[in-house]
Amino acid sequence: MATPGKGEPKYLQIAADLRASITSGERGPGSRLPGENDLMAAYQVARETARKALAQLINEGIATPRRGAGVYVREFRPVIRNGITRLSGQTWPEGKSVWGEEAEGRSLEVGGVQVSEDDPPPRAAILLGLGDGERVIVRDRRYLLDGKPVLLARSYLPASLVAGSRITQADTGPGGTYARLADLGHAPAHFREDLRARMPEPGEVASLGLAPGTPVVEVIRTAYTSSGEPLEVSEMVADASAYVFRYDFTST
Amino acid sequence: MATPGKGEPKYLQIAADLRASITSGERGPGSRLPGENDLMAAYQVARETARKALAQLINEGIATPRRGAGVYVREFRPVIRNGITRLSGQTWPEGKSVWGEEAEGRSLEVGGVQVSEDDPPPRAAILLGLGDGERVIVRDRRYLLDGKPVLLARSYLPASLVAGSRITQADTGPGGTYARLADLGHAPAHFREDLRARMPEPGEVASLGLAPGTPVVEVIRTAYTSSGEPLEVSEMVADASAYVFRYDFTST
DNA sequence: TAGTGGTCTAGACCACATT
DNA sequence: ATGTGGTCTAGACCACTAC
Repeated sequence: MATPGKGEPKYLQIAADLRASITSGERGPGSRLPGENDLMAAYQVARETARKALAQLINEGIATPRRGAGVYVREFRPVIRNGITRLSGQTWPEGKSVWGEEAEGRSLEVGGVQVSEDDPPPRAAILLGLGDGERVIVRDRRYLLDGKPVLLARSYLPASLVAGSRITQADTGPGGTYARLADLGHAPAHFREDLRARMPEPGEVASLGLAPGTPVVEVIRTAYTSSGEPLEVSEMVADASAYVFRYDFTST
Repeated sequence: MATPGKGEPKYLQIAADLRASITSGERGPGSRLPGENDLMAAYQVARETARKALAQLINEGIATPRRGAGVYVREFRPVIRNGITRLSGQTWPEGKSVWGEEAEGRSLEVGGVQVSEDDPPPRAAILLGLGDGERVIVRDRRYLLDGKPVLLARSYLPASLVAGSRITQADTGPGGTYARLADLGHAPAHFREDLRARMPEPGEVASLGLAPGTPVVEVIRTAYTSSGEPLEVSEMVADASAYVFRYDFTST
């Protein structure tokens, strides 16, 4: 059960042993890994060295610690967020699933909608082409997967465009914000989504309840009219262990 | 310069102080953080505690250690990978940049192309709809940004479809693999990309030269003919600190 | 050479969940 | 009540780089 080892640090060798037992399927999702005391005895190392081995797997995101209980193998059962059919209503050939069971029998719902008017942050002001003193309507919301928050979203819309409309209320009615924009004569026609992955800030760890070793995906979506006028900037931060982002497109 | 602190662990308080000095702009990208000895003296803590504070920032991906030199603030200057215009040749309104300077004056080139024939791995076999014993052409390549690898790509194509064509050679000629597929009467028409972010495996850390605290983005692209026949599965692993993924689409 | 981060040890106390 | 992981200390030796 032990790896001979050469110049490799002990804690990485121990981590490699444990990782191999996971990827080989010997230890399945949800199973418990040997604890600090077990590793100290099995490998004849100090407590801190055993801890570093477990910390390595935790930081890789393949294991997660439970206080007073042990360290456990994580699983990955993502929700698929579809970038285009969700927005256009277009259907697409059903793909085979390579991501496991997906959201079968799980609930994904929106909560905590809050609306306010404010000065735009610099990034939103740039994308919306707003000048000094122009204000925005800010719409906050969270997506909950089985009650646990998995995505935080904040949208900015020029106040001059949507003031007095239902977009300034929590419930935007059937079709949501984009339908209301269309009602106002500003139908969204083009969308751009920029995706970036990074490790979370401590505030995001708290608000998303992220396990150690879990990155976030930052999505910045901009909606434009057919003439290229920016209508809305939406900034999302998603728990990367909960989402797969899907984009379908057709070559012209 | 010290935070009073309550129930918060010391090392997180120290990390928070340093993080604040970074996000406030007081310490810019490339600047050096206080070393272990500095922190021990400034906060009256043991060496391991000072180390954990720095390790925290390193694992968050906002700082990176240089042996024998110190710990330095990282910067983020990504390449933008455009999901649709790259494939369709379609142009799009130029967006304002919110990602910093982007790839100005930097080179992004392909290297290390390798082609072989093999049995498909399970995931590719499922997506390509291949039965037992059917083989695939495997095309490996790497993308180098200023000489440093930032993306690893591996494509699978049914051997029965492309055997004998230029797709089995390293240089596929003008227009690349998709142009050759069209030549063969199998023009790609639909594409699907699934993106997922996760922490890298140790092998990926080595082959991409990833700094600690850097996630990877895993992209699985499937190309289909207009009749829905799968042509190619491409699996990519990208350095998340080097890429922004961009998707443009038009509502119908 | 001096200073840096990287690894490791041997102890300790704590808060927590019940493997 | 026992064992778990979480934090912290005070030392040590090493490999690496040049602040």
